[in-house]
Order: sequence, then C-alpha cells, then structure tokens
Amino acid sequence: MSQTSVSRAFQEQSPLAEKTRARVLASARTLGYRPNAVARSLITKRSGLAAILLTEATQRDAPDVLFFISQALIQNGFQPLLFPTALEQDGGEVLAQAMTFGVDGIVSCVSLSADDLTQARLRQRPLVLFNRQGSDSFTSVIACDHAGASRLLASRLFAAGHRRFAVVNGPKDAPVSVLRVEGFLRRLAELGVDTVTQVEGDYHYESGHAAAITLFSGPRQDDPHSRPEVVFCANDAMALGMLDAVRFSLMLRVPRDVSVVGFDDVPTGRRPAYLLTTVRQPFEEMARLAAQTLRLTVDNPDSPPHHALLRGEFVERGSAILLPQQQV
Amino acid sequence: MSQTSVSRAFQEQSPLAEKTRARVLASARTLGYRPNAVARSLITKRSGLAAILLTEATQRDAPDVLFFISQALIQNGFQPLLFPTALEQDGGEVLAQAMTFGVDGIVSCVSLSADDLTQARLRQRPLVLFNRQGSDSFTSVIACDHAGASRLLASRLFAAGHRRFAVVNGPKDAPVSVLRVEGFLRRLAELGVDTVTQVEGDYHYESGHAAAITLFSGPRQDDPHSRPEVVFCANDAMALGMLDAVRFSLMLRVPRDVSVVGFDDVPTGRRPAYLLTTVRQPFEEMARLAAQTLRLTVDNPDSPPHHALLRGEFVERGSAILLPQQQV
DNA sequence: TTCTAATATGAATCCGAATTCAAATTGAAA
DNA sequence: TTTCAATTTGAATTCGGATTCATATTAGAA
Repeated sequence: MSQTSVSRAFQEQSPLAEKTRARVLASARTLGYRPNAVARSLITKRSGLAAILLTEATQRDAPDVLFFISQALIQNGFQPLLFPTALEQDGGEVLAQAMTFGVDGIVSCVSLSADDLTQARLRQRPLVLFNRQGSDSFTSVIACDHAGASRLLASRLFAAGHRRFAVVNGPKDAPVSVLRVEGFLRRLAELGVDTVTQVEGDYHYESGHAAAITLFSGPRQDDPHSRPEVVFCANDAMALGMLDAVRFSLMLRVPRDVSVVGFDDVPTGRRPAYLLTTVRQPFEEMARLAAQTLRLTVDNPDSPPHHALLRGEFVERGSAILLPQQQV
Repeated sequence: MSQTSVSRAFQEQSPLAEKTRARVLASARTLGYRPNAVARSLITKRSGLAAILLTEATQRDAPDVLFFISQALIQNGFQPLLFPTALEQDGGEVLAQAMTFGVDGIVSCVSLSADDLTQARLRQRPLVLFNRQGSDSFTSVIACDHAGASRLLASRLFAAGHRRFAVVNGPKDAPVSVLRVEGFLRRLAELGVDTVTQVEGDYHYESGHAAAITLFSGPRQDDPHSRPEVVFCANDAMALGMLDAVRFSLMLRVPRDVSVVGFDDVPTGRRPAYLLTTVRQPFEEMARLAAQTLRLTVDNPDSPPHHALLRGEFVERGSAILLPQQQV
C-alpha cells in the first residue's frame, strides 16, 4: 500500500479503485489516521482557514458580528482564525501575520489603508470588508447602509413634527458612528434644520447617561420649548443610558416629553423596561454574504468584487414618535 | 546568501553573524518576505495555533468567554482558531478536526467524553477544560465554583430569614446550570428546607418571564404566605425575565414581596431599571489562567495538570434580601 | 606569518501530503 | 493464448523552512 493511495483515498475526485479506497479508509479508522492539514496546505496553497479581523471594541460591544461571521465562514468551508486587534495596532501588520498563517481569505471588521488592501491583492488573498469602506475597487465590501438609515430616520422624525433635534455622537474614530451622525444631520439640513445640538459620546452607556444631563439640565433647559424634542444616539448603549437618565434622573416621560432613538437593536432595548426604538443591522445576512463572497473569490480569483449595502431595519418600540415610512 | 541564513535570521537564538542577519532582514523588508508559518509548523510540529471549542449557546449568551479567552491566548503567543460546535455535534469529531490543523493546544468550553480526553492526550495535545469537568486526571480544568457560590447564596438567603424558595432551572444538558441548582438545593436541604418549587427554564429571558407567571399566579398563589419569598434563577437572562414579569405583570415589589437572584452578571442587570443581585464569574482571570496553563503545558508537556476552581463574586444590587457573608 | 580554535555559512535532509509520470495490472478482443 | 487499451498503482518530486553536519572563514595566539 503506497502513500499515494492513502492520499488518494481521502480525495473523492482522485482515481482509485473502490476496493483500495475502502481498504485504506478502514485501516485509517482503526489506526486513527487523518491527513495532516498542515502538510496538505503547504503543497496545495489552500489552508481552509479564513482570518477574521476585528477590534476589541466590536468583539465586546457587538458580539453578534463575530458570532454570525464565524458561523457563516464554517458553513462555507472555512475555519475561522481570530485576529482581535487593538485600535492603535497597525492593520497591515495584522494582515501580514494572517498571511503567514496561510489563510485563504480575510474578513475584516477593521479599517485598512489603501496600502494594506494592495498588499492583500498582490498576495492573492481575497479580502472582504465588513461594515468598512474600502478605497480601492478590487476589494469586496459588505456593509449596512448606516447613512441611509439615519437619513430616513431624520425624515420620519421631521415628518412627525419634530423640529428641535439633538445628537449624541460616538467616538470620532468609529467610522460607523460618523456615517450615522453625518447622514442624520445632512438630511436634517436638507429639511431646513440647521442647528442641532451635538454632545460627545463614546458609545458607552455612561456617556449616554451623561449626555442626558448635559442636554436637559442647562440653565434654560427647564423651558419645554427650548429643550430638544428628539435625541438620536449613535448606538443603543448610549440610548439606554439616555433613557435611564431621562426617566429616572430628569423625570421626563418618553416619548411624550422627549423621543429617544438608538442604533443596533441590542437585546436590552427589547425589554419592557426600555422599549427602545432603534435600527437593526442585518448582521446575519451580512455575515452570510461576506462568507459567500469570500468563498466565491477564493475559488475563482478572477471574479469581480461584490459591493453590498444592506438596508437597516427600523424597530419601533415606542421610545420615539415618528411617522410611518409611507407618509414621509 | 543561503536559505539557511535566511531561516536563521528570523530566529533570535540561531547563531548568525549580526551583519548577515541585518542584511537578510533588510532585504526581507524590501521584498516583503516573511517566513511561511505553514512550512515552519510542518517541520517543527508547532503551529502557534490554539483551538477554542465552544457551543453556539456560549458564544451567544456569554460572549465574554470568547472575548477573554481569545485575548488571553494571544497574550500567551497563540493565535485562536475557532470551533463553534452545535450541541448535538460529537466533541471527538471537532477535536480530531482541530488536530488536523495542527493546533498546539485546545481550550474547550464544551463537554468532552473520557475517550476524547484520552485521544487528545495520546496525540500530545494539551487540553484545558473551561467551566467543564474532566473525568481524567491528566487534563487541566479551570472553572468557576458554581456549586460553591450557589451553596453560599442559599446560606445567606436562609440566614436572612427566608424559608419559601423557588428555583428556575436551566437546560438539563447545561452542566453549569445543574451545578448551580444542585448546589443551591443541597445546601437548603442541609438547612432543613426540603420542599423547593422548581420550574423548568431554558436559560432564555422568556422562560424566566414564563416561570414567574407559573410561580405566582396559581390558584392559591395570591396568598402571600404560600408563594415563594425568593426565586433563584440559574442565569441572569431568566432572572431579568422574572423581574420584568414580577414587576410589570404581577405588580409585586422587589425585594419586598419577592427576592430575585441570578447568576452571571450580565450588563443589563446593572441598569437602574433592574439592579439585579447576582454572582459574577471571574471570566477574565479564568481565561488568563487557562491560557497560561496551556502555554505551560505546551512548552513543558510533562508538567502536571492544573485544577483551578475559582470563587464566584457576589454582586449585590438590591433585588434580593440576604445577609452579609460574615453573619452567616 | 602560521596555526589553532572558534565562529560563520551552506549543502543536504526532513516534515507529510499532492501530483506527475511511468510501470504494472486487468480485462476484453482477436 | 496473445495483444492492446484502459485502468490501477507507486516511485519520485514538490511545497518552504528548520536542522544537522561538513566546510569555509575569521580572530587570536604563537
């Protein structure tokens, strides 16, 4: 029995007499033998691994992202190799490291420079950006349309009669937050609302709580005709902090005194204690698309890149007064 | 310039003239060359990979586990390779698959059979069980002392004067839930409390909510002297459902009418809307220990296995009346 | 300057599986 | 029974880097 036959026995498409294959597989089973993926990938240049690049912030604040991506990768025949990256870390370095492990492709939830993208392309390593924009036209991008959802949100709030808006920003270096806030403000500007109070936030519950105090306890803020009617928070965590502060510290009623809207649809917002109106990102579908795109590009390197911008889903639970989309 | 010199340039301990090493590294930089980890691990039998085995339930319900473990592994020089496993999946199969990828070691958050453990040992693959018990004495185990914390919880509630207890179970196949409930009930039995109402739960918010209805709206349950004074939920998700139902559907006051205790310390329980008293698992420390143990065992295969049972931390926020530990 | 010891370098081999190409076997036809 | 084609099998090579062992170089001592 030769090494060749053993190798062939484990590949369905290899020519090998069924009798021989059965014999090989039988003794493999008794010996507990399995082909070594390392040796295989050395010669085939296919490891079956896919790298997931994601920031620690994403991993902590939106664990669903990792959950769905890893699941989708497995369903597409990849084993996910994790690269949690600190924000200050160089994306190119992480990328290079992923390469040395021989990953077949990469799903990146971190921002990458144009150079990094070029490196990946030069090394023939398909790359899919997840909720990040790419600056070249060779990289696939799967993202939620944050700006679009925020624009629509602005329209629907305006249509409901609101005129005094406030926004709680996310971190400046969170591209997603910037998209949300800019989309929202730009649409309001188009509608003629130029002055919108902005408060700095950092995506955390506490900063939403603090923002509420800032917004509603200034000198003239007791006047119900000068304080904001709507607060748009760049994510749900801050919106929850806002809700708690508004209700329990400032004793305002939601949505009668003030409407609060978030973004993400975290589980806590569903509880009767909050009932937060928000926008849900279709992570599961985005992840599936990302993994499928990666599979396609790995198997067929010449296939054109995908660019998908998925619509966010409005989840209305009562923390805000807005008009149905049809009436906007 | 030989291939040997290049290889040596990238290994600190290899003998190579500094001049040569510098020359190699310089041209490597300009050429963008990096040693191939696949080829290296073929010859060295060291891949630098560590497998993380975890159920989808764990990944969804306790994302912190994955967060801290992956972080700790990286800090110990491992790249985490993810193996999300469905409950019905065979642990041995996943384990075998991890082996073919040449992982240096495994952190398992899923239950494994004695046979599986033996397989791993035979293949010289260090294995650390995370919050799971192992049946052999060669495998390291890092776990939270669920039973101990639950026993102490029972003691402190009993000492506070409570006598009518109820328990909301987790799934029967969740070993962690069984430990918690059994520890709690056993201690109560020792204290002379034999009849404890048990309600089946499945770890989800909704089942906690439903359990509240079952417990508090039976025929004679309106009598404050027959309904439970304390409900221990096998995890926080159910405890939150219990709290919402108790407060908003049954109009009972917490903790005056009923005390509610959970287990896990999820972020939502910290909010003013809940203020759930619970037990926190020291995941960060557990993860660090697990990764360090793995590193030690990988570098020194003959080192004895570690067995760490870490104490859970009580987090008292007011949803339950219990006595300080000193007074128990 | 010459010799020795220490150091630096490189050729060859190995890791385990995939693949190529040649050899061996099988079966059918003559 | 012989011949040829089809099929099955196996020897040899390859992937890229680590390591061994032999050779070349260098520095220091005589």
